[in-house]
Amino acid sequence: MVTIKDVARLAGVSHTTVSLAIRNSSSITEETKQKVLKAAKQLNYHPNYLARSLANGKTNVIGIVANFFSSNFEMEILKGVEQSIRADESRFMINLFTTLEKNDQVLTDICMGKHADAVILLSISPSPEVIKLYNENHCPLIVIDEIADGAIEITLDNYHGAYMATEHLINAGRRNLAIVLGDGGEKESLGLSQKERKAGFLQALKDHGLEFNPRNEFFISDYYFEEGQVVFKKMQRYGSGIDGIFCAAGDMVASGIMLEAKNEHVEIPKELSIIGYDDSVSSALINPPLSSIRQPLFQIGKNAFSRMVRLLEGKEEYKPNRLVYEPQLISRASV
Amino acid sequence: MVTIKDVARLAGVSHTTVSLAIRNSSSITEETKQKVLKAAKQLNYHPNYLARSLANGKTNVIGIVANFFSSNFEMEILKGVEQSIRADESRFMINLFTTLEKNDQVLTDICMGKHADAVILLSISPSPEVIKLYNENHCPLIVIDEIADGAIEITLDNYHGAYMATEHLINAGRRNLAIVLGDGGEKESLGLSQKERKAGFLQALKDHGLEFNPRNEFFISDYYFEEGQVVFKKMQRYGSGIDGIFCAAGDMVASGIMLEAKNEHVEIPKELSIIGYDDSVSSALINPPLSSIRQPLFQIGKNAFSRMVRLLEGKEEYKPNRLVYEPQLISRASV
DNA sequence: TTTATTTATTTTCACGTTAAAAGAAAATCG
DNA sequence: CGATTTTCTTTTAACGTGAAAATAAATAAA
Repeated sequence: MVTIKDVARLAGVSHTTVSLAIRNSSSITEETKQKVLKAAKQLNYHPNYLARSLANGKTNVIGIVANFFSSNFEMEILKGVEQSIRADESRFMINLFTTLEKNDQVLTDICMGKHADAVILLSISPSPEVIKLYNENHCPLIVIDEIADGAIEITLDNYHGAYMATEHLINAGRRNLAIVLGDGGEKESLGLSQKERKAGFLQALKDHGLEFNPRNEFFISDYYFEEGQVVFKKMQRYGSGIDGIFCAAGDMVASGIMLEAKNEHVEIPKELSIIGYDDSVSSALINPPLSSIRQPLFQIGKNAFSRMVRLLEGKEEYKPNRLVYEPQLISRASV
Repeated sequence: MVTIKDVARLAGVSHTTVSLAIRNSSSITEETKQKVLKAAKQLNYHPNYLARSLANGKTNVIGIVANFFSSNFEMEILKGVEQSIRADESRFMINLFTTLEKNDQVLTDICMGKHADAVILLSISPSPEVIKLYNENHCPLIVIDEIADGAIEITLDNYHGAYMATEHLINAGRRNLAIVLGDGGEKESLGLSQKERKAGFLQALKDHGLEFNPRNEFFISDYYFEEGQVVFKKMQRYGSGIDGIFCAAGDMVASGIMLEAKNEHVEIPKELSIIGYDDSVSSALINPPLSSIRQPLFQIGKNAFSRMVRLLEGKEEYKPNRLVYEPQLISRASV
């Protein structure tokens, strides 16, 4: 292991001079700098990230925390972040953390354990204690798709999205609507966005003078295609006269429902209308094309990252605020 | 910032005792351990990851390195890795690195700069010097989808996959085949997998006594849907009598081609057959369903991670070898 | 010139932890 | 009961860097 001291010895200077030269400090002669860089190259020296971060208190890591990185939602945001890094040739690195349902513990550890300089949360709601901790430690916290008083919130108007989706079904003449919600594995304990979607759904029904039959509420735990197939079977067995489905759990699940419907010779949209959420790339291509609610996830990922960088570089002042992105109804043949 | 010494003071022991207690060492009385843990909890102590790693030489980080994290390929592998972490409740963390086309520099830095204990490379070929460096530093290196003598290689039989795909088109009576390749942005400098797919394609043509018209070779730089649309336009302008397309660049691009074909009223598969690569979830759902070559990417991600963990925990000995996964032809209506 | 100022470099120390060696206390043995 | 081993705890020394203070050298000002 070659250290800064080895370079110093070879170049005939002190280790601090090497440190300064490597970091391209202006308080060093061009001549010595070249001498140092030459020695560093000769020894194939690379600064030890751990030692450096320990000494100067900065990790150059942005943590991204989620319950899982499996669905379109996380992946699109991740893509946006990653694209931003590449575009900027950013020095910041990405660290992925999954919480395993121990949100507060993981979040506290990231901050106090010096795992990251800043954290982006995906669909995770930090406790007030955690938010306080982050503020005290000047660790910027951006919370996407959840409530977090005292942090920077980037939310999506799920209520409105769901309302639009439901209205879309109603306008197509559907009266017996079902809703499919994702509870992230914890039996019927919904995340904020799913709750809001349900609220928007119910409100739209009410505003149009329609009743909701509780038998027509279904849950899935993983946001996979296969779950949709399972749900459709459940609908046939336990549901009641369903003629329209709002799949708040997303397009992937909706696609699964559609495939199973096709297998069972239920015609879409003739007998059954369906609308998803998230507008996956594939939704425009499937047969029939799936109506959906589009959310600017890629954009949100890009923004969250570049904003984080500005905060860390002091170009933007950290203060809690909320940015709401509006979803957009994409009407296609499935309704 | 509360440190191990603060805990020591409160518990009335030395800082080393705290360290041992926190790490659940057996050489410590249950009584002192409880005393220490109580003090730690009271102060909300969390070990500093940087200091710990610097002192013991382990980062508990597995680096995943790619040119970009945008296409289905990286995302599926990432999902597999992430699922593995969750399933094991693993202490290992994931760090994502993009190379910005400076592969060797980034890889050297990850290893020598102590960014990670082990590295998984996606479609990146490390130089012999880098491989030597990793071996010398006992940093396990798993290379997926590329050649790397001296490292652990997990490869996909792209040659065979392409051969099957091409034969599939030929068996459907197609004679004037086109190929669409992804060059990752560097003009016409293909990665290994794309090269192999091209080789398999050409060999299949040859074995069936067919000629390949070089005008029917097309390139895309990003593996996006939109690129497919662009490529289809190019085909119409510059291509020559194409009746079948092997889209080695993957299903997303193939889907783009299909949409544009539909817009231009070219009927698939009547006038034009097409087969993709990677078998995205959506491929079964689009209209017409897209033939494709399925690769066990999720599985590969899971395996790469769990193998890495075994290597790091000394449960498996590190020795260079190669594991080849066989692709599978998924025949659908697009051909 | 002499002093003050700026520039370039070095010395010393701190970052928070683990490892290794040393020490003290308790338990075991002959 | 003294000697030896075992168990538990502490002291000391890294790990490799950056920050701050101190020094030396060069330049400018008086």
